[in-house]
Amino acid sequence: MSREFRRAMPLLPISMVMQLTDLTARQIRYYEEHELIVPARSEGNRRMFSLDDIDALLEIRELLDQGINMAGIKKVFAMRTKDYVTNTDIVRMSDTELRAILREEMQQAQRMQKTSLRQGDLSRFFQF
DNA sequence: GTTCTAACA
DNA sequence: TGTTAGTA
Repeated sequence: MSREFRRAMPLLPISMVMQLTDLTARQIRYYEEHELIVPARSEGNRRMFSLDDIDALLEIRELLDQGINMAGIKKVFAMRTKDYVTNTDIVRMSDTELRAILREEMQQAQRMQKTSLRQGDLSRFFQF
């Protein structure tokens, strides 16, 4: 059984997750509503969390402690997904394709910074 | 006893 | 986000 498989295995009830992450049940359910996590469900409709879920929740709390709101956290998670896709396909792309994508990424990064300055969402994150 | 959904003096 | 009500 692989390491990744075990990390994705749904094992923990919400009570354990609350202690591990120091988040309230309300918060944990709220983040699920916003699809920041997608815990499995038992037969009785109980949420079953994996270690990957715990990991995501700990990062959410980290961002929360830095004063970043839901909108900001969503953006960070979205960027992470985008980067993952790009890094996975990057080895099979031609140089011209790569250059085009990098140009787009840079432009979007600039738009993100301008947006942050206006909304204050990710200012701390980029400022560091 | 624990967790779920929905709703709000 | 907290909290409470009525369930499963």
